[in-house]
Amino acid sequence: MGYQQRRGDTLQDPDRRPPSRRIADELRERIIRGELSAGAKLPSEREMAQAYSTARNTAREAITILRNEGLVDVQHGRGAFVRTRPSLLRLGSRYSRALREQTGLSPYRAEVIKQGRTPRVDCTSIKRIRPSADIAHRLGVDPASKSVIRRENWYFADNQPVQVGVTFIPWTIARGSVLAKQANLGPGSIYGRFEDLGHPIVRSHEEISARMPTPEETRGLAIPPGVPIMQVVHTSIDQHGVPFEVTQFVMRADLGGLDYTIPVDD
Amino acid sequence: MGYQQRRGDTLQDPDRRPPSRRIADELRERIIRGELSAGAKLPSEREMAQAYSTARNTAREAITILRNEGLVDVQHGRGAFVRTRPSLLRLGSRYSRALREQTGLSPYRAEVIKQGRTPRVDCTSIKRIRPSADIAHRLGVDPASKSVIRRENWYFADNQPVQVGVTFIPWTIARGSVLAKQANLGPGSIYGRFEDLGHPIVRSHEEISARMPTPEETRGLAIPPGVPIMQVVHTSIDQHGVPFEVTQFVMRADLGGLDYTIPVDD
DNA sequence: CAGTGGTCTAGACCACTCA
DNA sequence: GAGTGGTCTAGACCACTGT
Repeated sequence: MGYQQRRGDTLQDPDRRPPSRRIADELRERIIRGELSAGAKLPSEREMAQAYSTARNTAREAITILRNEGLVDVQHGRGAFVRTRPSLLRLGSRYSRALREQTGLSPYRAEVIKQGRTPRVDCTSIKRIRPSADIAHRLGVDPASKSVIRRENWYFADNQPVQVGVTFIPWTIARGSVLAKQANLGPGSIYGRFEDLGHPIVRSHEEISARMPTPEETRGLAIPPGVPIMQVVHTSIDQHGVPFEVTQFVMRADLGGLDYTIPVDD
Repeated sequence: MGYQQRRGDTLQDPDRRPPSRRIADELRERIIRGELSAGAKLPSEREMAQAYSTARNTAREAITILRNEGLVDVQHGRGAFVRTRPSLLRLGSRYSRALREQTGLSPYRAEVIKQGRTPRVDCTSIKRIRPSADIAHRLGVDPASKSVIRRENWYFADNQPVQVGVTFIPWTIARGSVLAKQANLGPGSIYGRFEDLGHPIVRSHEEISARMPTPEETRGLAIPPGVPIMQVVHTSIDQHGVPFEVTQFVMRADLGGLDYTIPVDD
């Protein structure tokens, strides 16, 4: 058979939306109104096709639209469900020594525990590498030699991956210290060690952006469709204005957000 | 005809990817390698279908995948093109009086001009309203009466909409001032006026998150598929620790990002 | 006008989930 | 095994862009 029949409307406001959009719009409306609440199961594709007198593919297209908006979560063999919004982990630039000594916990751990979940941080790799031009520039090191240590950390909440952080440290600073070798950095975490080495963090610079994940990120962080990632490039600066560490974070935007409190000078 | 023929592979590593994914992966590879550079036109759907011996819908599905990743830009009647990454506007928390008086420009205008583009900011609406529970809580005002002024601002670069900001100000502060009435706030912009009213900004709190846009945001900001938005809830705090203004920003993540420099106290 | 994407149809088989 | 989503086919007409 041919194309869809136009909706019979010779009046002022013909519904110009194609059926797939119309179905998506109606479902979205019902989700936002709460008629379909979080976790609720949508009608199956075949049911919806029947209900709207369309082909299954058309109903399916409608669901795809909502999926790409991050509104529904489709599970193979089970159905499509209204996505539950987990409360966001509020992370941010929290590097003060007071905080380190007070809680004995990293800001990440503290935040996850606050939400009644179980934190885990895995250091999966420590290598000495040749830095990218960008990293070399940020740290003021030689881009042509193995001038930095690269540490990769994965952050979990209840065993669910939330973010990855890749830290770059000039070899001249890390050489001989635990930073260059050990996964476990001891009390006060990494900033405690930098302080031991004569580089207390006195200023933090953060560049934040958001985009859709690459396929690698989608796999690694188990990111569902319709969920973007936030990317933070963090630079730590010491008392002499010297950048001594750069970390690139990639986090699932549906699980976390960032919080900053910034003093405003004259 | 029936289902796709499996790729003839009785060896160890059969390619388990469905054709649409495989085509998408190959195109993505070519884009990342630079073989298809920014702005380049992809083969048409019909050409790709022919080249891969699939139905047109299958080739189309592959393009849709890349589109949802934000990698390609599809134009009706013209073709699909590798998306150009415009340089990001780096915005952030820049509220110092010095900056206000130095340039005479708002941080937004300064940043857009720096990129050789033409800024425009339109104040499209000023109303006295009853605040949402969230806003009322943040400002410490009555959620049951018209206790706040709401100002809506649209930010453009070369007439392209980049972000929207909705500002809420307690009526008790805005009453009688230009804040409650006028679009144009004069030199030093809005923070100059708050200072005139006895509320210099001494601290800024920002909560940042990212998500896919709602259909309204997609329309209003002309956001292409596969592009998320960043949302910032900004709170200004005065010398007495009193929050005197909340602004909710929504910005296209492909056009802008955020930059923060944060001092770290002991 | 030809060419491109946008959308739909009707039917098919595969892969996963759950009782 | 019944039901659900995942994917594909072959063909169709619509709507937009260009020459």
